[in-house]
Amino acid sequence: MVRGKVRMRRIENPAHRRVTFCKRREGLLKKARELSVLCDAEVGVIIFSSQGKLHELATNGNMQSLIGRYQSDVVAEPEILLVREEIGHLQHGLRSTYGGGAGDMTLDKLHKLEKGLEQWICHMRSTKMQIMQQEIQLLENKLLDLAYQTLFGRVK
Amino acid sequence: MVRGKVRMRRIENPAHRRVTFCKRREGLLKKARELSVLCDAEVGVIIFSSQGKLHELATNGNMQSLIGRYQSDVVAEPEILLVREEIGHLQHGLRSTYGGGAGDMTLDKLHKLEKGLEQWICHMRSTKMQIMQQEIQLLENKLLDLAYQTLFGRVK
DNA sequence: AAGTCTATAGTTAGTGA
DNA sequence: TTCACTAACTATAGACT
Repeated sequence: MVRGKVRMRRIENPAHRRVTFCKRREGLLKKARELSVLCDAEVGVIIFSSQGKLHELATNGNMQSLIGRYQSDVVAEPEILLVREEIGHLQHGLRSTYGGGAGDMTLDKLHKLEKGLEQWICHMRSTKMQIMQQEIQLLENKLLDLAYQTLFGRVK
Repeated sequence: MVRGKVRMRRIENPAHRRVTFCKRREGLLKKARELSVLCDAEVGVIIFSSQGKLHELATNGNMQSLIGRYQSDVVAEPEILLVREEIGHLQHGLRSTYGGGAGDMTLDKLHKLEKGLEQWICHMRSTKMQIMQQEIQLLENKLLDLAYQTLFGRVK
């Protein structure tokens, strides 16, 4: 951005690239903190350098809880649309049967709704389980590599 | 940052706060994309506005895989230090027993190591399961709230 | 590798439409 | 609300240490 504008493509010189990475990474994290403070937002930033090193910021101080909030928003959103549709159908059926609003639902109908919701929750559980199984596999591979290197390769 | 520098604290006027949020959010995401392209880095940004709306960027196009990579780095790191220590002890014991390097380990010793690693993997599994149970609980609460609102509250 | 300097590119707060 | 404008800031590339 200075003394000749920057072409927006990968910096080929590795030394230049590392220096720029350090400077811009700090700039990005600063901007993230400012956004959080000024606008009362919660911000999380995850950066993996080209060498694979992790840098992170969670403005609430806890990336895990931010990820949890993210997961419950994002993973849930398509599911929730479907559940909303499902509930709409239920509601419609009830209205045409009883001619009233949902206010006069019987305990029985509520139980049916509960069953429907339980099915969706099962579905979400298995989706999340799949994601987690993948993560656990990564972790296992990492550990086995580490054990192999430590025992048979060069000592760290 | 213009016409009188900004105090770095929460903007009280909600209209100003929203406008600044929009502008700075775009600025932040642009910087994140630039960092990724220029420095060949992988960057993820998660933003929750003060109204709770989610905005996100994953420079590889897949936040789930980025989070998976993050989890296997961060959640794994303290565990890996312990495993490394464990392996160190094993190795030390073997060396004093046989007077050799690790190169002459017997199949039996490898099996013992495997058992040790399996225990660590179990430990990590339960840790991750706990995190996931919390997420699922959030999801269930969200769904139940939605069902309640749709049936008994104002229609969305 | 990591810090300082500085001119200039880039960002944005306040304004008006 | 969401543009567009632009003055006045900030971020940073390149140079030097």
